[in-house]
Amino acid sequence: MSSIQDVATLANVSAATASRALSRPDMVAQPTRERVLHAAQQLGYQPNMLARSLRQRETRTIGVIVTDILNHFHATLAKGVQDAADRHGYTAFLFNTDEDAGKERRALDTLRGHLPQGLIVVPTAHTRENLKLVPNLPIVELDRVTGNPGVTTVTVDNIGGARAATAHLIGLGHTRIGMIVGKLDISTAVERHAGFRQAIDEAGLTYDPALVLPGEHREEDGRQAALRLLSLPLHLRPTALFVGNNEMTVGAVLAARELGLNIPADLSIVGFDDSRWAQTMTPPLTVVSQPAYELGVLACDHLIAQLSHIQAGHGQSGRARASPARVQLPTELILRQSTAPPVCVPTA
Amino acid sequence: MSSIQDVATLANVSAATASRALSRPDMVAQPTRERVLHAAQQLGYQPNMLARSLRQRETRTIGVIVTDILNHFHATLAKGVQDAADRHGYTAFLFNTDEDAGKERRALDTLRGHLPQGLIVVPTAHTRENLKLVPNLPIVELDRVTGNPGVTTVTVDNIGGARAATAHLIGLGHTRIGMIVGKLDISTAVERHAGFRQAIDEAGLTYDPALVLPGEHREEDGRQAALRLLSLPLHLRPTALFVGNNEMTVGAVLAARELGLNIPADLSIVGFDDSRWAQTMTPPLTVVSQPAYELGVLACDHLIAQLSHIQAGHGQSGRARASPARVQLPTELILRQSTAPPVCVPTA
DNA sequence: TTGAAAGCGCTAACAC
DNA sequence: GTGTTAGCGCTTTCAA
Repeated sequence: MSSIQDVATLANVSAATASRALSRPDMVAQPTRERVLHAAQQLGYQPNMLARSLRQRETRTIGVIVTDILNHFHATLAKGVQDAADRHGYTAFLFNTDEDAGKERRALDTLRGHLPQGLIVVPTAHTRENLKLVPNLPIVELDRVTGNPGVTTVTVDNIGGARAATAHLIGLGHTRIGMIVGKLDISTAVERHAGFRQAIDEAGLTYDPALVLPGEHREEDGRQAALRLLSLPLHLRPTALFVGNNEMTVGAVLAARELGLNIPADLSIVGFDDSRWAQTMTPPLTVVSQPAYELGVLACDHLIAQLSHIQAGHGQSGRARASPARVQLPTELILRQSTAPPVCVPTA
Repeated sequence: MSSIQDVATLANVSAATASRALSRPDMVAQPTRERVLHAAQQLGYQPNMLARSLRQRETRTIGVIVTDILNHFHATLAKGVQDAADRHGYTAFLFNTDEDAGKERRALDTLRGHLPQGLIVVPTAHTRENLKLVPNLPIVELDRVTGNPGVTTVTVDNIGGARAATAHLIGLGHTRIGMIVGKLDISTAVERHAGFRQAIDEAGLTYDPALVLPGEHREEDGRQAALRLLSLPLHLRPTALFVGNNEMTVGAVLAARELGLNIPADLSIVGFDDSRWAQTMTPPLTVVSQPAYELGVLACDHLIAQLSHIQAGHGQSGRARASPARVQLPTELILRQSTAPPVCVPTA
């Protein structure tokens, strides 16, 4: 690995001039510049980012923390962030926490050592506590929020999405609708539940807490919850299910199949978050889809805008800015074949 | 951010001693050590990796380059690598190339600036050329190989997997079997095709090149290829399809559905690489499954073993070692419901 | 066992 | 326009 000193020597200039020729071309005479550029090319020179960052106290690096890289939604978020970072000349370092507090803490510690200039995080229940590890770091919360006041958030209209999904089921004539909701210490789960409830109330139906079961976001949780709901006596059993995330929806569909229930004849299902799987299963699933890639891009754009703002001298610690952005993107209800009117209208 | 000097001052020692107390505890007197540790804790000290790496000329960092992080297989590889790196105290920096030569080049350049100690790469057709950007960097090729001699490779038994899949179809009585193969400048495609051919030959069937169509690994390529194969006149049309990767398999299934073909009655399908989708579609898909996570873990373990070996003084540039490892993991043919005997045995 | 000093590669201040 | 010098935070000689 050749250093800038090697380049300088080869070009017959000082290291300082070589550095300027490469980073501030206009501060150097044309012929000198050319000599340096040529020397650099010849040596295949690549600046040592460690040294540069150390000196400039600026790494042009951001951290990205998602909770499950194997979940297509999160992978898409991460890709959106990375692509956007790339466009801005930043490098994004990706970490994965599996919703685990310890892993999250370790990711933050590792990250901290590499001096990222900002952080994009899909928070968990522990995040608010863990973020104390990186004080004064500009942060964007992605997809979920901790309630941390001074922080920029980029999310989706979970309430609206859940409400639309539920209203759709009600419109079809369903009156006993079950919901499989995520952990209620996570904002998306809370909001989706709120939207569900809102639609129920608006339609003048009575909200039945017995039809709302929690799950830990995993396929098996969805399956168990669905199994329980669908095993209720016929006159109590929901005729439709709204499921709060993609993995649990898989489980719910599997449960319905196990019980020999026909979708949508015996049971309507709406999932949250679209997927390859939802599109190609039989019957294709009605879902609330989210603009995952755009979410990632926006989070990154906002973070980097914030960074340049800080750098420009305005704003102090970044986290204590005047009014942090609250970006919210719409969801879209995609009607497919997993929903239909209930077969036997229950006698009230 | 407090520096080691802050810690040293607080503990009434020199920076050198503070450094030793933290990194080489046994070189420091017990009471001193305790003072330093306490000071560090109190300040929430986290070493600056940039400075440390610069000084030690060792970053404890590796690069990981995959071609499509949105593909579940690749996400799983990446996760395996990251988890393993973590266990070894290394940090893995993940990049995504979308099979694009330019992106790959830029990823390598970025990476290079951060001085990774090794690289794990899922190569593309351009990789062999691009790797010249990082001379003397220990490399492990994952899933696919470039043919680069001195390099460790961690792959799957593609030939065996393809052969088993094809033999299974032949065993069911199929004689006209189509294959949708990936780009033939990629080793996995070549090998899977070889395995396919081998099974055909071993069964004494005649290999018909007209039934083998290439694709660029994307869903739409699989669909187009399947559409063409399945539109052949009845007596030429394949009664079974072996598809060389997961995305293209989706396309092939979609094509069969478009044509109103019943799987497996009218058409048997076997895919390469298992997935959520393959398990839950109707009918569940017979596939050759690959141990993706283990593949990632092994690649990382081997790379890091190699690094310690170099560090221990043996071996020079890493890439020019005596005999690089060639790790190959088995695949597994998972029989589900997408394969059955052909309905009408063709009259030869 | 500890401290002083040097230096990893780079760039920003300051001279000239 | 260009060179000299200093220093980012750390670890590692070398001396004491």
